[in-house]
Amino acid sequence: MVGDGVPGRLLSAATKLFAQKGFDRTSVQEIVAAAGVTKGAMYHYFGSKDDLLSEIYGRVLRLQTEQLEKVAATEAPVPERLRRAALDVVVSTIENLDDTKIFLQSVHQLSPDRSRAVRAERRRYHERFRSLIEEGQRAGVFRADKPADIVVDFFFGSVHHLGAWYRTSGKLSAHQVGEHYAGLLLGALRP
Amino acid sequence: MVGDGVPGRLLSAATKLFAQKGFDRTSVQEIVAAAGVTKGAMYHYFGSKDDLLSEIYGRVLRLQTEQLEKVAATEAPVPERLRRAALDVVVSTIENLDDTKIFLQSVHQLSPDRSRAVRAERRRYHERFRSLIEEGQRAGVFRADKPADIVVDFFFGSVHHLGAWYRTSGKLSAHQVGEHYAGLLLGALRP
Amino acid sequence: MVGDGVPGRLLSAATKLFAQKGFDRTSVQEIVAAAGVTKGAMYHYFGSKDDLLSEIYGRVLRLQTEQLEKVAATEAPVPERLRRAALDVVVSTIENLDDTKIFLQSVHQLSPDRSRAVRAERRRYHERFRSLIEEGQRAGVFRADKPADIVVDFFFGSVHHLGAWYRTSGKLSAHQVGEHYAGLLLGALRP
Amino acid sequence: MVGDGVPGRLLSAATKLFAQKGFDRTSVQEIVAAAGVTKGAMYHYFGSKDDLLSEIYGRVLRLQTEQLEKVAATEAPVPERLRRAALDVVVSTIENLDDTKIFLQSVHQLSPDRSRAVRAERRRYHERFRSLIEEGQRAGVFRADKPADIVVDFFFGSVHHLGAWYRTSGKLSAHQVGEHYAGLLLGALRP
DNA sequence: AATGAATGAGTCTTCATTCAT
DNA sequence: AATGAATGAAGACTCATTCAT
Repeated sequence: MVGDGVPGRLLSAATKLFAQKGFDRTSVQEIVAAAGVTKGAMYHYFGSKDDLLSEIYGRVLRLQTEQLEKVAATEAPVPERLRRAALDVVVSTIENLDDTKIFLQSVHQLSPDRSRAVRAERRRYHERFRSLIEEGQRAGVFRADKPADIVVDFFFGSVHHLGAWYRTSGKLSAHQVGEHYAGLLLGALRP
Repeated sequence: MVGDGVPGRLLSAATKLFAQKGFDRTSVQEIVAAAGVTKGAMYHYFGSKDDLLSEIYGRVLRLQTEQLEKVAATEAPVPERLRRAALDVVVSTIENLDDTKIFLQSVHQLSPDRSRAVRAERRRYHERFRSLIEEGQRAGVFRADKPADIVVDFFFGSVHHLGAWYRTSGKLSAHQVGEHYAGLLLGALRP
Repeated sequence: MVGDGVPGRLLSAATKLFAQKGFDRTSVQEIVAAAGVTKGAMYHYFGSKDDLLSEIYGRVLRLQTEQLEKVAATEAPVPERLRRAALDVVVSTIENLDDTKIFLQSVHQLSPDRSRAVRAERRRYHERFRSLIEEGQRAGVFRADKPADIVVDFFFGSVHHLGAWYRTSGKLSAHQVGEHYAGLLLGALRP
Repeated sequence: MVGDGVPGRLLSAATKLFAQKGFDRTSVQEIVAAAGVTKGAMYHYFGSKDDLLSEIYGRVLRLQTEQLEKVAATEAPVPERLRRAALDVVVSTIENLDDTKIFLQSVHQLSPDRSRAVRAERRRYHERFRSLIEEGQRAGVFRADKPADIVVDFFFGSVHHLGAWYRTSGKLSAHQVGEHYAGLLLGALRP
């Protein structure tokens, strides 16, 4: 998924370790050992430990943004598009659970610059999602007594929390959880 | 809120700092400086930095568990009791936003023993909440096509996420957010 | 053996702990806990941790010096007096194995003043022993081609080493070991 | 003697300091200062302060074991081989007096694992020495009324004690002391 | 006689990063 | 492209001792 060159192996190793033990608890030494390279090699490709984290963020954000754009641009009726978007974000979150965990635990640990950049991208994503809800509210198919951004935060809280409880070994597939979550969101928005 | 003896001052300082910068990024030196005591004094009262964290957790957990018990034991109809419980947990989470933030960022950084204890308490809390939902499903006032524990995780995700976006300086009061969140939850559960 | 007042209990606890883990590895906290008193109480009776160590030394030294004087003053022939002295010192060393261990491991850790005093006492003891050997050499009953002080160091090395291997649970009694050691010493001195 | 690279300098400095002041009383800071390197450099080569100690032990043990094997494998009559072994161990102990001092004071301060390993090696050494004595007892050239292992402990006590009194500046050379000690041991074993 | 809170200097160790090769 | 030795600042924690009560 990340490629098997040295940078790819480093990214994979870092992702797994950051998700398991957190950014601060993971030493550069551990990362390079897991990737089977030396410290020098890592600093050849990445400027710093922070760099590794930024790179991981970037990848997930780009991925999710692309998916959302694709769904939102569809011709389907709003509720259907929202349902699809909600389902997709749950499924892709579960498929990249490590990245999501890192995301939540470690944004604060990025340098101010990088943190800002990541947040901006995140905000754009949320805004795209919110515009979908507002469209439905204006069309009268969604209840309008709840501010759209509250609904967005409500829903993305649930999504971010997936990493805290979802286990691949559990009895629900990613898709099933996605259907439930989308169903709850749509249910909550019924007029 | 925590008392003004040395232990109380340490707990307050630690809470604020852990919430701001995360557990790992906060040094014992910073904590004692903020509390105006010496390192030795801290280690006189708390066995370790972990101890401080556990103590903070314990307080919040006890507080929220008590509140939930009180509401759940009421005579009101289930939807009303669930609405109250949801409202309460949002309000109390916002009122103790620092503790909540710490909770989410740092449970993983406790020693295995302590982490287990905290999780167990947390689970009991969720189970109490879930039993309220199941009661409503059996009574036919809540839709039964969504597993109750999925609903619990869905809702608590939203609650935990509050720390990520809610600002005291924003335009919504804790109570208003609580009403919205409770409304969305109840809406999602309508048959 | 040391009395059961607070000072006695402290001395006993300290002796056991120092022998087990060494002076530096034993904290004042552990000593007072083992003695069932508080730190303040300890500092009421002893000026410092070093003080405790000096006190322990003093006791053993006095004990062994007294025994030696008693044996040496006897009317028996020299070889018999030396045999008795050697036997006695082995038996009493084994009976106070903890003190002996402490002695060897920790003399260097006393303050210069105290270390000097302890060494001086030790030297007097060795000199008394040496004079017994010299007496036998002059009388022609001990070989004279080995300097007496070399013999003393040779023998006391063996004695000090007892703490490193002797176990109460082993198959030899203190007295049996004493007989063997005295026998080896006398054997080595045969003309 | 240890080489003059960074690890060698560290080992030399540590040996001298441990012998002078004891393991616990010597700080890592002092060692690196004496070796003229930084703390980080030390931890690059040695995993811990204990590691340094283990390394020092290892060297002496290997040295002495080799010497003993060489002498024991000789064709000479047993008493002569024992005399040579005794002489050698005294001379080599005096030549590495620092290491020996450390040995005695600090084995107890190693981690259980390492302590076990060092003791095991030590035991093998003693057993080789003991087999020499037993050989002589079976051949009837040594008295058989003293258990061989008691004799070994008796003699090695004397040897270990050398560090407590031998001074290079004294009037006896290492070789002279060795002759005396070997003479006393052989004398003690005469039938 | 005894307490126990508080001190503050000191301990070992970790770690991201640099740099000559 | 890659190594690995070396740095130096910072980390959590320990402990003998003091002192007001």
